[in-house]
This record gives sequence, structure tokens and C-alpha cells, in this order.
Amino acid sequence: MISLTNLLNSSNKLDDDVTNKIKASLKQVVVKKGTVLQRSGKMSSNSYFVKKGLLKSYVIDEKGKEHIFTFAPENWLISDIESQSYNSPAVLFIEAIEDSEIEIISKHSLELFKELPQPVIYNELQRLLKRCGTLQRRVLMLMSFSAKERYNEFIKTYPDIVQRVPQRLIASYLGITPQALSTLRKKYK
Amino acid sequence: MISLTNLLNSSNKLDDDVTNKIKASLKQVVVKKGTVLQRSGKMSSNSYFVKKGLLKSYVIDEKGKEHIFTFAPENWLISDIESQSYNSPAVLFIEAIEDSEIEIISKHSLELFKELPQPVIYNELQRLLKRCGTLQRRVLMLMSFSAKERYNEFIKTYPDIVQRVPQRLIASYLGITPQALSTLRKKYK
DNA sequence: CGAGCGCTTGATTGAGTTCAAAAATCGTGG
DNA sequence: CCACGATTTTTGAACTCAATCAAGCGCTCG
Repeated sequence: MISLTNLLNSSNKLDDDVTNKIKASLKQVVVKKGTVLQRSGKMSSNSYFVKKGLLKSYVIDEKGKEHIFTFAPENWLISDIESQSYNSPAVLFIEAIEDSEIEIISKHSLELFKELPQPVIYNELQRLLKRCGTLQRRVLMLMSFSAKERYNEFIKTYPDIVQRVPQRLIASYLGITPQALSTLRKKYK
Repeated sequence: MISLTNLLNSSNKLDDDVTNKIKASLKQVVVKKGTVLQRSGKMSSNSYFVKKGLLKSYVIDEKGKEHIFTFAPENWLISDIESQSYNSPAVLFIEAIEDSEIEIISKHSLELFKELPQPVIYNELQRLLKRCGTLQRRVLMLMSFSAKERYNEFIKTYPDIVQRVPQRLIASYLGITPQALSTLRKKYK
């Protein structure tokens, strides 16, 4: 929801208390591929801004199967939105797919946003609206597209991610098995 | 995204220019069941706040099949979020399922939000975050739940809507056919 | 009271899953 | 830099859930 690059750089004319407090509340971490930043069940889950690398968020269903919710490459924000907005325990796991540099935005950091100046908040509103739009698209694709159509959409929308990520993860994002994806790809050549 | 009840009522201490301009830009309409308020393809799509009645939003796929994206009962807001945030033509149809009283929030009204005072905007941000959380939940359910589990979730989450809406619409929301839903229901009794 | 819409039921079909195993690719230590 | 083990991708067969097709029932409202 909130890209902190924005705050840290472009809004430097507003060097007020709040901005500084927020800056101070952020944690920078460097993590290795495979690091789990957040687990399902965690209270007051964080947001993670990807400065470098690639993260994924996912659920694990009762059969132990992983379902990828989102990927987050450079300059993307990733979080468990439902957990954040309803103050409920996290559902999503968040994990590094590549070695990554991450900015952690804690619950506490988010609360400080309440006092940010109007233009910054309005900006955040616009950004969140886009994120919401992407989710709408995702729901509609899951409902009205075949697996093949979803795959085509995916490579059109995220051409860079297709290269960086093993197929089984893409299959998981699309809501199909790796075997089914393999079959799709064969047919399409 | 933006509940105007909020604006019109609770924020009446802010009787400034902007609030009044926004109030003036809203249109109130009364529509009969079956009225299509918005069609796919429309540029600069509106938001619709339901004062009374029930709306649905949906896409129509290339086979002519309808897929319900959301229901909106009293006090809910419904819109094509993707169209709004990317200024692209609408994908969603929006239609009255019952005779309804609707407040139309045009693109123009939305733009006036840019000048609203910070607390109001911050409120909108919170509200949008919840909407986003609901969408996240929807995606995860579509991916990790069986049709039966999705149906159970639906009646738990929207007990009132189950009563007011024909089964074929619920089936469409769940992403299954009316026949499949009928079979589910039979097994579950 | 009849026509049409919506719900149910059954038979058939098909997309995608599951299970199993082979082929290809990756990554790490020697 | 190569080799070997581990992981990933592919392939195939059997199966499953839900879609499609088709028909009958029941309610509502005109």
C-alpha cells in the first residue's frame, strides 16, 4: 500500500517531525533466498518494500499445498492486507525467492501515517486504489479465464518475473499444478 | 471506495467549499430491478453508493457467460475499481437486482476529493484498505477452497444476501454453475 | 390459469488433478 | 571446472470435480 521510497525521497521538502519519525521507524534488512520474513498466525503483520530482489506471499491450505497470492519484484510493496486492515492474525506467509534488500514497515510505522500531510495521504490513496484494481483484475481472471488464458495474461503482465521464477511458482500463482502448466506450454509451441 | 454517507453526515463540521461542491456533484437516482446502471466499455466509470436495495457488478466473458464480481446491499459502495484507478474503459457491468435508491459518484466528484481535509482522506484510506482486504480474501478463497467450502464461507459472510438473491447469482459469484450449486446444497442436508 | 423463469436431476464430457517415473536442469563441493 | 545429488520439468495413465447438455418440475406473476 505504501511505497516508502516516495516518503524518503520525493517528499523531502516536508522535513517535519512526522516524516522523520516514520523514517526512523523503518528497518532495513538484507535476506538470503529462502528466508521467511513472515508466517501465518503472526499478529500485527508488517509490510515489506522490496528495494532489491524478489518476494512472494502465499497461503498454505489444509492439505499443505502452497498457493501464491502475489509476487513482489523491485519497488513493490507486499503485505497481508486483510490482516492489516482488520487487525487480525496474518494468513499469508512472506518469503524471499531471491537474495533481497527489504525495508520493513511495521504496524507502528503505519500508524504514524495518520499525521502525515494531506497531499502525501492523497497519494497513498491513489496508490492503494491501483493495488485494489490489480486485485479486481486477478479475481475476474480467476473466474472467467481458462488456465491457458490466465497464463498468457501473466506473461504479458509480468514478463520479467516469468524469467526469474521456477515454473512451479507460476503454476501456483495461476491456480493450477506444475504438470498442467507444463502441458499448456507444450501445446503453445 | 468512498462512502458518501460519511461526507454528507458525520463530517458536517467541515462545511467548507469542497464539501459543498462534492455534495452538489452527487446525483440521486431511483431505479427499478433490472436497470443496468453501467455497461462494460464506458469511459470514466462511476461509483454507486447503495442507499436502499441491492446491486451487482459482473463481467461477461467471450462465451456470453456472466460472472459476478460483487454484490452491494444497503450502505455499500460498488464500482469498477480497475477502470477508476487506471482511467481505462469499464470492464464491469453494474445492475440493480432489486428496486434501489442510488447515489452516483462521478469521476468528477472523485477528483474533488483531492482537496478534502486530511482527516477525511485518511478515513477514506482506511476504508479502501478494508475493501482491499476483502478482495485479498476473495482471491485466496478462489484459489485454495473447494466449491463447497466457498459456499459455506459465503453464507457465513453474507447471510442476508443468500436470502435475497436467486441461487444462480450465488453460483455465479462462487465461480460455479447453478447445477453444481444445486448438487452441493443437496449433499449438505 | 397458463407461460416463463428458476431449481433440480441425470447422463455425458472435458479440463485439470493425482500418482508415478523418466528426463532435464541446477547448485554445490571437491 | 567437473561431477554428483537434489530439485524441477516433462510425460503418461487413471481419475475427479465441475461443466455442459437435456429434460422435467414447481412456483410466480401477468
